[in-house]
Amino acid sequence: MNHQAAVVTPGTLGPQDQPSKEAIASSAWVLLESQITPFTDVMAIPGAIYRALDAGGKKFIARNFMTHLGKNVLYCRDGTGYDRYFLGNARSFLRGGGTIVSVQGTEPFWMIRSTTTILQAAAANLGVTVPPKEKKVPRPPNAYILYRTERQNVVRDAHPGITNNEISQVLGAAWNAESREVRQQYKEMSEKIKQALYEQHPDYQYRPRKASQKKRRARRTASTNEVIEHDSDELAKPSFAD
DNA sequence: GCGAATGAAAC
DNA sequence: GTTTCATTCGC
Repeated sequence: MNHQAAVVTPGTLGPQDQPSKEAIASSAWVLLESQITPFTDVMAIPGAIYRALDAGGKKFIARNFMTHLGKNVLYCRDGTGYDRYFLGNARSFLRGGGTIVSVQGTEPFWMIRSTTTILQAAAANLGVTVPPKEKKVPRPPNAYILYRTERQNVVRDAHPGITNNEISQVLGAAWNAESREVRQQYKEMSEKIKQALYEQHPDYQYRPRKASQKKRRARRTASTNEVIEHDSDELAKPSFAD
């Protein structure tokens, strides 16, 4: 391989530079496997990781988890508002008032049983594969964001009533205490998710807005920790961020 | 919208 | 070097 490809952009990215689909699947499994316990019958998969997997990768993950469970498994999008997917036996999804909404041609959709919400879910589910408008492509998650997303429920379960800010503090410390190897695994997963995003959205580009097009927001300089208000004319500036 | 963590990417 | 935003969701 060549060792001088330091700059990689969506435009210059050749097929040989893409992580193989197998590599994405195996990296994803390494991360997901760590959440499995003898009591795990449903696995939660962050949306970004799920979307980075191709059909073969999803099969690979499903087969591995099926081996652990000893039961057939299926994927289900979480219909409760989180960007994540579940993998598990169908019976597990039906416990505790849950139900699976399956609209032909779309992925199954899990949610708490309720007539109105099921109808909304059916509509929302159609939107997943047949987006009426082009949605904004979200920024790919970095290694720490993946780490936090994966573990937030563990921390929340262990500390009822904990706030998200406190979860960030706990997992920020945990992240810094992790070994190089563990952090590297999340780093590699974030890189693969990013490359998969470039494949799926060749025109994607990170476009941070200047001084918040929506609402003014006090900033804080790192050096002086001084709160700096926005200039009044900044809001008037038009933005072409999208 | 902000906050709380980290880090990538854009200025 | 500085800012935004990717994750979460109560406030």
